[in-house]
Amino acid sequence: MKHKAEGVDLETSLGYLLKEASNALRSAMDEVLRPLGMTVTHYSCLELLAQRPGLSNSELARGAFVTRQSMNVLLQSLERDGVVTRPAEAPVGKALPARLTARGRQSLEQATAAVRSVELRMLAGLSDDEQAVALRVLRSMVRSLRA
Amino acid sequence: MKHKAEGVDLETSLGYLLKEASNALRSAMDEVLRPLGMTVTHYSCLELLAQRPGLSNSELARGAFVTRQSMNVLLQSLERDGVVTRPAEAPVGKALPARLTARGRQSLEQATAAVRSVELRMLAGLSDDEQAVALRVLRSMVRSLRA
DNA sequence: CGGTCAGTGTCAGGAATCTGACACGCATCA
DNA sequence: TGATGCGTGTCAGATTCCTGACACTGACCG
Repeated sequence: MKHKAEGVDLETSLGYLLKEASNALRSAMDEVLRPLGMTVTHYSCLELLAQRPGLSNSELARGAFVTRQSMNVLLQSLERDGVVTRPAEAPVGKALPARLTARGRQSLEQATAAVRSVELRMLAGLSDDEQAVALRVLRSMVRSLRA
Repeated sequence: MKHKAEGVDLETSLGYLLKEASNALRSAMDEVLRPLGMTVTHYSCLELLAQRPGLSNSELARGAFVTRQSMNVLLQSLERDGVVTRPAEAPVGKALPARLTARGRQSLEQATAAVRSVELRMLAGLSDDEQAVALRVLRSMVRSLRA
């Protein structure tokens, strides 16, 4: 179909652009993670566990922006594949603290390299100043929206 | 569970923050659109049609970041509700140009008001300068990621 | 002590979305 | 003319993800 009537004011909307950028990032990450047999949520889970060992299923779910139920099925498969470990019984309450195995850390290493290349491409052509402003603006948006 | 070990470097990652902001925006929009019986995709479709009348199903799908199949089921329900119209036969090729009805414009008007309040809240506390930089940065990111 | 509340893990069930595939129309070019 | 490529609408199947609900634990407070 023909290209026509481009951009009335959608390209001027921060909201729309936010969605567009987020979508482009997700697509790009999916693309580089697929050869590794990973999804974005999959990778997010591993990255979260690497940075904060002992996170519970619910906490991982919030961090990866999915429901506890979805994260749970993911964790079960990760546990089955020997990538993460959870104790059989909760040390306190009902929360089961998850941890990466050696194999998990290795798996994450590959994924991190792939994702880093995407992030570098995304930030290409942006000055440190611009990145800093973008960081501040995004943080402010999140805070304001949650209010 | 207890609050602990906050922010190793997730909060410093533009990628994660992008996802977080996009998610917060979507949640906030969902919340104000639900009383109107609308979803975000629903609203996006109407907004797209208002700004660019005659868009085809596939074009709407790309604009709303869903598949043609998903957009088609939405369009069918919108057509059934008398919110949009499509000709019975394609004037050219196979693409059916969709248009808002009077009722559709009225429906959109309510939604726009609701969404505008969210966008205002999101941008609260941000200078025009910061918004301009954010706009430029996001555009650059999208362009780089698509390359 | 007894009550409520918040947070968690888990079990179905269902809704939304995507993947895969096919036929058709138009444009381009040999 | 015919052939290839691209975009589109549409059908069916499968997957993913979420909504709703239940039981349990620990913390707080009357």
